[in-house]
Amino acid sequence: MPLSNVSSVCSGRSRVIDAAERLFRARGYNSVTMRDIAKEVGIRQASLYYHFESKEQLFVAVTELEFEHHHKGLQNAIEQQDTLRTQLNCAANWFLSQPPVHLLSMLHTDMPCLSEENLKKLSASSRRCIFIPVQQMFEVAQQKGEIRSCRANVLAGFFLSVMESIPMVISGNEVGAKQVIVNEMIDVLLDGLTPK
Amino acid sequence: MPLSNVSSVCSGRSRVIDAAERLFRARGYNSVTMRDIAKEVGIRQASLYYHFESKEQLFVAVTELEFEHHHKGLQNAIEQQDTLRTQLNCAANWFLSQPPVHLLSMLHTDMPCLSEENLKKLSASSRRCIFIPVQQMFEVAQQKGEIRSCRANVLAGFFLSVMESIPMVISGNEVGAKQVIVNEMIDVLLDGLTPK
DNA sequence: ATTATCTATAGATCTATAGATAATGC
DNA sequence: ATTATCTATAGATCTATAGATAATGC
Repeated sequence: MPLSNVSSVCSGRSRVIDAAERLFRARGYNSVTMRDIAKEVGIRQASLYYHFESKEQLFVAVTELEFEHHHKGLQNAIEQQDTLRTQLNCAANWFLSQPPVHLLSMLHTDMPCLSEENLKKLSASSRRCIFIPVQQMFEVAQQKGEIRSCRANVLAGFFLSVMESIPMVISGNEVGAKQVIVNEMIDVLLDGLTPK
Repeated sequence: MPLSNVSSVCSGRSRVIDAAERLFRARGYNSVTMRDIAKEVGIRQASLYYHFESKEQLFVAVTELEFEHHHKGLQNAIEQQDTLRTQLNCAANWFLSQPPVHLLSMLHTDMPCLSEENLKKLSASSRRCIFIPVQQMFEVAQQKGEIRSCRANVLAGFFLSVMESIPMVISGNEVGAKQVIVNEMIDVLLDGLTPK
């Protein structure tokens, strides 16, 4: 390592992490090879094993960082907001400002390829970083009487799965469309579809 | 072929289709090998190529049948219902009565592995068989003034993505839980969360 | 001496093809 | 003759290891 500090943006290791994150997120664990990642970084495939002991370890490291990133982003997005509506809006904008996580795909297709231990680790991580914070928004709103009683974990799954599907529904439309859809979603969630 | 008619339940071809459907649905295109499928059927891997010219063609055939199956099941589930609420309930129960399609995973992870032509074919098929029928439920309800104005395609994405996430949220719970969650979802969709 | 790369390759798959073989139906 | 399987294998990957090499920092 030539220069300065660990995990700097241009250190070898973090360039590997960046490339791997981009590729794994875009195509999933099984569709990405170590060769693909090496090519993206601009080194030889075998050189990746200097930084990570296996493809699986690389995936786990990359994915935990991704979850942690969303954890911070989410907390930061909602901490100033004091109504559920504005919290949902900020949380939704946070998700839409980032490349999609494809959490459902990860849980369904990628995770089962990992060892039992790593599966547990990533499941716990996705829960702690992404699911729980969203669930808590709903729990708090319920305690404040802002919304009626309804299972908070169902609502969290609700919200997150809709966020995952938005990039698919609009499929390459204008940028503004996302914002409109988010507002429609929140209106439906809070006020329903029945005409007043 | 020893006995009777084409595509009988126990003809070789349809046993291949059954096994392939089960495996592809459970683990996705890339994580399933032709060897896995052959093993499940109880024949040798090379014998699969007597029935299908390639893994990709097998996947496409299997997936189109799956979509078509859901198309029929969906139409059948909602045709007798004359309010949106009961239609949504029946559609939801149809989906939950079947093994999950994992449509989001398919669109994100599996489809991009296919040729341009097959990608188009399956995209169109999923749209026609699954997305459009759900969208139409909302459109009709809107025309009847049953619900207020809101983009029907957004609502369809909404409904479908929530259906996909339900098996993940409850993760191995009691059977009755699904029905409770479906009811909560429909209540939220129609009446919102804001207390009256 | 440590860090970060490289070349070369072992060993394990995976898809797909070629050609043989057994059973059935006419 | 047709149908549905089999064995054997080519050819292409893919992950991971071994060992060489160049550059940097003390």
